[in-house]
Amino acid sequence: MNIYDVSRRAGVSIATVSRVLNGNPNVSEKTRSKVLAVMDELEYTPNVFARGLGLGTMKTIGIMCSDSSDPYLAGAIYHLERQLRSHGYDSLLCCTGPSLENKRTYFELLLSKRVDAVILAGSKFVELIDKNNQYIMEAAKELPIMLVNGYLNSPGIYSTVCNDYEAMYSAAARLINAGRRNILYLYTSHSYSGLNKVEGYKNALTDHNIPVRREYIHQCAKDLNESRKLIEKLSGLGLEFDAVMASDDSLAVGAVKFAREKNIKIPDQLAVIGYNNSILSDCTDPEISSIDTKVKQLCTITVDTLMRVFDGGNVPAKTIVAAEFIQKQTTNFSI
Amino acid sequence: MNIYDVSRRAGVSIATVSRVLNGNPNVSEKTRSKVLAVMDELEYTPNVFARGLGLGTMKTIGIMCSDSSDPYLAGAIYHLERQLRSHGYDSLLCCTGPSLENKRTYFELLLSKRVDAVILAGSKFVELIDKNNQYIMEAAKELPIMLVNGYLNSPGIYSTVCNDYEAMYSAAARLINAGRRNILYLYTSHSYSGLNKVEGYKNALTDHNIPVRREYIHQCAKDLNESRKLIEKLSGLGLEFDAVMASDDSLAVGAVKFAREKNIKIPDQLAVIGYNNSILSDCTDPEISSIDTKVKQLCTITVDTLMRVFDGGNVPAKTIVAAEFIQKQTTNFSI
DNA sequence: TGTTGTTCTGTAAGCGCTTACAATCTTATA
DNA sequence: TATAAGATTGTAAGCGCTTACAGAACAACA
Repeated sequence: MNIYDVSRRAGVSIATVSRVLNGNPNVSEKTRSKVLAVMDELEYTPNVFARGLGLGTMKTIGIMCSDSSDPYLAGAIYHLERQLRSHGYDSLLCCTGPSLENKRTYFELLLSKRVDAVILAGSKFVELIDKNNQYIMEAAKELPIMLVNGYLNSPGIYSTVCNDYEAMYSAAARLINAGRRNILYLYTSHSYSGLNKVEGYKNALTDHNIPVRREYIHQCAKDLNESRKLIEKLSGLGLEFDAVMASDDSLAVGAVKFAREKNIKIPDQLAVIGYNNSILSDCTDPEISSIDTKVKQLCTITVDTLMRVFDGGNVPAKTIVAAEFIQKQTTNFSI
Repeated sequence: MNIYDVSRRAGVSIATVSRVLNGNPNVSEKTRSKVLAVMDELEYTPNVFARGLGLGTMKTIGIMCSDSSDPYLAGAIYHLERQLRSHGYDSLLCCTGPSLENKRTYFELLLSKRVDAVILAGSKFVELIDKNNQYIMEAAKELPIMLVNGYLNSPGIYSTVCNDYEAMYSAAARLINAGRRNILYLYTSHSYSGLNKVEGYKNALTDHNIPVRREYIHQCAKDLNESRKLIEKLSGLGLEFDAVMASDDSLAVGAVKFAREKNIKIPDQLAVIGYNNSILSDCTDPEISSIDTKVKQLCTITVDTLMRVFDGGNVPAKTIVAAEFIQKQTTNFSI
């Protein structure tokens, strides 16, 4: 069942059938409807491979991420996929694994699939040392590269990011204004957004004349138990803190668990602020105040931007989305 | 940069280049290494579209689900993708949206992409009324259809499921043996696995001479607040219960929240059992006992089975994986 | 009716790969 | 040293589609 069968049955040439298939206006209404009728009758489906060969594209976008089961990334992938599909594009998913092993190998595998663009979801993707991103920049000469929640200043690379710096800054300021002075800061990675967040925290302290102390800033695996254990350990070492800020909700959950275990009152004795406003932050009791990073909006903008790049439009290399502080119980100060 | 460039530079015919590309043994070692060297030198990447045209496949599997951001499905998709890739297959993701709107349209879209197989992730996919699955069975004549956590008895359709019935039965029995008699049962959907679960619950009651009462079985949207509100409402109506079983962790979280709000002691006054053992069940305090449905194993088996189908092996239409009860604090009875 | 311009349709040459079959080269054997 | 068998390579015909270009059909106008 191919284009010849249709052309034969409809009594036209394959070129005409192809024109109908591609919505070419140079087909008389009569011919078009006859061809469509035959296609319908024969249940004809064009062969996408042949089409891809001829057109050089199969309207497919590669989506890369580390671990797609992470709540944040899972949301991103869902919205990206739906958004892309609404524009007629398919999504080829590629997960490298939590540690981004073989990141480059997978990236090139995706390119070899002749996708029309690659979306790198999650800020972990872009190395902080420029040299390691060379292959991404190289690829960007051939096809658009979209970063969701990451940034790389290079032609052909487009970023959609959250104002992480401002979000963390004002969240920290909020705690400081509530009288907190010893704010523990936990983060998961040294990614672009990770750095912005910690900078926001630090500057908020500095601007309020609070010294930034090394022992209040710690890296932690993205796991609630790791976080709980780390906080417990720090507390055991005598570190005193009246608030915890985390670069990811899962770490904040650990903080809440720690507090419950030690009978520490939230938020009076310990305030907690998470990040991403994922479902995790609603599971705990008290519910965790968190920063909504507007994943859906981020994804919509990413896809819209990509479509404009395809259309050859003039497109900003970086779009910033405003995060929103979601006030819940862990910062519901009575004062 | 195509196969002709390589053949010219290597001084061989394109057929030979193609043979090297496909690992055909009828190539002398000398020729093979020369061709490989040239490919490397020219950074040649075969055109997948042309290849697809010639071979009739692009080694791509379609993965369909409702909402890929649901923790359970997100995990499944992650494991499926990684597993498929380890076998050299790409994953084309297709999300229909939470309500499975246009399920059939999307399904046929995926088929038109000439994927080598379709994996339907999540038991919601298969309608309970057979007639509505006709199009799936029809498609199964052309390519393998794999169901993850769903079942449909029809040629060409392979299922990997959990022993949901037994898991729920023994979980309920556990509660009964701990003296609970009024067990509230909440479920999200009338899917295949959903039905098995509720049957397990009912039969456990019956086998222990406890009447199955309609007012103890309720459907609820997969959302912790919906669940909390529903339980609150039922309680307000005077329904008495000393345990809650849920077909999904998110509903169990709602139960825990309800209990905390009303100062009901867990597990002494109210026991709670969730399902899927997702991260949600670890976020609450107390942590929720849950049934681990072995997503990773389910996915591994699904992919392995698919590979064996491709190899023409004799493959069981249904593989059952044993779930595991994870004892946590919501059933940590002192007695 | 002949011309010209428009609109529609067909022809044929790709797109880059696979593979059946034919041709050539090796090697082993008599 | 022929020669048959086996190993290796090349030729050419697809795979099913797109599209530049040529050609046909048609309408409008002189």
